[in-house]
Amino acid sequence: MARSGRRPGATDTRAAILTAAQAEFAAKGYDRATIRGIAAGAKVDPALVHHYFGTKEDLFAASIDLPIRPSELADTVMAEGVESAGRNITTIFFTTWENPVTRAPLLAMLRGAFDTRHGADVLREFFGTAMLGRVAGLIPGPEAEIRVALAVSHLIGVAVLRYVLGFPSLSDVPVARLIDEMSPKIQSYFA
Amino acid sequence: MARSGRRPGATDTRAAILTAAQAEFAAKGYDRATIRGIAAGAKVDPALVHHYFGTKEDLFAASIDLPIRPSELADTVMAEGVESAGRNITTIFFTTWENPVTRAPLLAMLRGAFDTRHGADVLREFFGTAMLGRVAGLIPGPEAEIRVALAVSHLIGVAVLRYVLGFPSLSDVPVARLIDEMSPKIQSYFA
DNA sequence: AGATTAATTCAACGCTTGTAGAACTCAACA
DNA sequence: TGTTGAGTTCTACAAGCGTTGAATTAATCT
Repeated sequence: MARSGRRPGATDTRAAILTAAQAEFAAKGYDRATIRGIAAGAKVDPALVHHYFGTKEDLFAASIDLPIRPSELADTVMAEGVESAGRNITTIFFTTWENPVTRAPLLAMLRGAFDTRHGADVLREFFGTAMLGRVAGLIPGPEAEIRVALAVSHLIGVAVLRYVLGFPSLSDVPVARLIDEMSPKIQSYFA
Repeated sequence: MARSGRRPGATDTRAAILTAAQAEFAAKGYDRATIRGIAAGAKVDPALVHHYFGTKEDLFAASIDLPIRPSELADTVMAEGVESAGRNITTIFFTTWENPVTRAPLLAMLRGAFDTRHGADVLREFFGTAMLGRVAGLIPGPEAEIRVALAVSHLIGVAVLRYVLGFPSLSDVPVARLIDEMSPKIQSYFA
């Protein structure tokens, strides 16, 4: 079974490995995800993973290449003025998390933030630069940065409970309900 | 150095091990914390850890024995009526997290929730039973449980960012400020 | 057709980990 | 004082990990 040497036919194994890696990192976090497990998920020898992506940390970095452009994000959030920013950011947040394709790298990043320095840095950079830096400059009032950071903390808290830990009272609720409930509170941080 | 056999003098090594374990689990999470590292922290042989606490997961379970009685907590939060519940719960939350002694097991639990099934269960049980079950019954309005869960998610989000990840915009702010800012939003979930 | 390069697997090394059991040393009590 | 038992360390095993270099097969280029 599975002869050695190059496989016949076309090949996009690299993408298969990356997908398997995202799934594994998202499901188990950085530490518990193993290169051997990822290789098995891609139906490939472990050495091939290393051949394409180098070290495990390199592979992780490639796995959390986020499906979001921070600069666009800030613009979209503020597009309809400050008074709609709360609902906008909440809606975009949940839309991205509910889509399985975009959820995988986000989950990998969020879980990885607890395991590896790099994961924490990416999360800091992403939310720090994207949200705080850009959005905070556009909302009124003093010490906008703290208030935006608190809004972000609410969003992340819900992501942790709903998507990582499967907290029942939050996992069972339809997203629309969460958006309706949370938007006003997020908005109140922006006022 | 460190001859074999029993040490002279009185002995409360068990407590030393537990403290070292809490510190290590709090700092690194379940996976990255090693029994050897914990033993070193307690200036003790790794086998002794196993002798006192059994398997690593048993030790972890002992390490997250929380310094809070859920039943008392709910009562304290609601003691002055619903209209003070938001500020009360926020204050208690931060007070507990700011005290290094009570912070260690909380951190261990929070980090462990991502690594081990048991950690997630404890967190679910703790916040689920303590907060949702008890508090939700005491606040007015429909679907109180969802709203309490959202309030909890905000608190946990801030704990993750401030105490686990060291998110600068939240770590550098004095607690009083956070309490002032967050209490109204938490309260608005209870109204 | 031959040579070169890319894709893939094989086999193995070195390390760290959790855990187990035997051995040693002191304290407590008869 | 002698014996038992608890405290403590030593040594070791078995498993899993990330990683490496060489070998094998297929595609591609001349």
